[in-house]
Amino acid sequence: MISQTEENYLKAIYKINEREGKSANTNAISAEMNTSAASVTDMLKRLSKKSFINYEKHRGVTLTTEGERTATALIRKHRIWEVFLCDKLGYSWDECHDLAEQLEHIHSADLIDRMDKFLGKPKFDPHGDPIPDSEGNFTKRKQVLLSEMAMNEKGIMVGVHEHSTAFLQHLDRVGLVLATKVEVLEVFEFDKSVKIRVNDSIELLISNKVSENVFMKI
Amino acid sequence: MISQTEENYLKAIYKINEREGKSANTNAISAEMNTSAASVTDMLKRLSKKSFINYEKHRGVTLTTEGERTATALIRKHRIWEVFLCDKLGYSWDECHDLAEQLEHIHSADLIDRMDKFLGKPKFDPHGDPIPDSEGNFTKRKQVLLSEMAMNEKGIMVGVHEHSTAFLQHLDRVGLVLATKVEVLEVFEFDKSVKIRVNDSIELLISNKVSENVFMKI
DNA sequence: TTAAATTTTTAGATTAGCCTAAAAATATTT
DNA sequence: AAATATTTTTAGGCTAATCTAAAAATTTAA
Repeated sequence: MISQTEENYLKAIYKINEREGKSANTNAISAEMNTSAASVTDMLKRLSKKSFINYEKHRGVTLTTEGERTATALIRKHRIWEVFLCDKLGYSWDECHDLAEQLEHIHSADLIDRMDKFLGKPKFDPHGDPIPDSEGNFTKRKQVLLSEMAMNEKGIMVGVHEHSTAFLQHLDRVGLVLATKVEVLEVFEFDKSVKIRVNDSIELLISNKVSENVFMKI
Repeated sequence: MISQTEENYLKAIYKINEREGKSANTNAISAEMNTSAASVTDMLKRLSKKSFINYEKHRGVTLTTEGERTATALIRKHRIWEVFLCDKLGYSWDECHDLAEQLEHIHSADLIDRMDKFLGKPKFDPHGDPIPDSEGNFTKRKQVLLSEMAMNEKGIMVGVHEHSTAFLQHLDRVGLVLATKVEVLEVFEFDKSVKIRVNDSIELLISNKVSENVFMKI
């Protein structure tokens, strides 16, 4: 049986592999997990012995097929629970994450398949992130960053890159949430800010820090 | 922060206190938890230091106010999750227990209050056991055992005493489930078996082993 | 009211997961 | 190519939760 801690390490390694596009090194994992590098080394040995990761001293690690299967199953669980918390219990997209961090560790593939069905087999979570199916396949998002859109281009807000509570609450406040209709009115070269029209009504000036963390379907 | 293990010990002590009507002794706890008596002693010291139990060597233990508050909160969570699993996800009453054992350890009072509301604030779980409110108050069941009912008495099946999978599946098979209408037709002194009519139609002969584990509202 | 049986606790180990400090390996500069 | 800096691992320790075996306390029985 895999422990919650082991599961969290696998998720961290998966995330780093994704983000950096290469094997995860000890320090990156210790930063992600908020543990010491020494603890990470201990855990890497354990995960390697259990065949979840490919590990050689000083080389950084990647997930084995089994490790990746486990990590994507966790992501599936996390995102399905997030949909439940938001759609059924009325949590906001910044509140649901921490609870999903707990709920993703409930051990039952059947439970999550029933939840999936109960929720209408959603393809994306409340942040617009894709939910892998039970085989671990993601629906690939065809999307661009808001910062990459040209003048007069139109699109729908489908997700965020940055997931911090502060950022999500900021988006809520300015009125830029999932499924919002956006038209780019002007791009200011000076500070890379963009003027947009939201849902065919309000005009907003969006900073580059925000626009490069918002995914749009065009 | 209380650990899952500590929570499980508190539940075990609560259950024994209830069942025996007196302080729980070491062996009873070790039987309930499937651990050695030595482990129990270790844990009793820990729980005592954290003020969850009243403990003196060789004396058996009872819960403090705080311990009882924690135990009833766990029971509340367990039973609310069971209602969700059965009502919303279609689990049967013998399947929902093990999953609820995991789910009851999710730390969030707010989550469980929202679940409660989402489920329509149920007063009883799928086994007919009362769900304590957020202050820990149970709706008392006014009920008798089927084995205590007299000839020609009528009632509604409201719960079970024994909770084993085997017993619950047996009840399912014979067609004696929650909310079933029951009329006692005859009581046989010889083996204490009872003949009953179920939902005004089928007649069944019920053994004493079964009838003394089924609660009826009369 | 002792002796025997039972219950409970102590003693001493083990494993998972964590730590700090120091050593070793690898990478980067000069 | 050395010297320096960074990264990673080892060494040694800690706590929670478990165990077995033995000792101590309590209860039951003769």
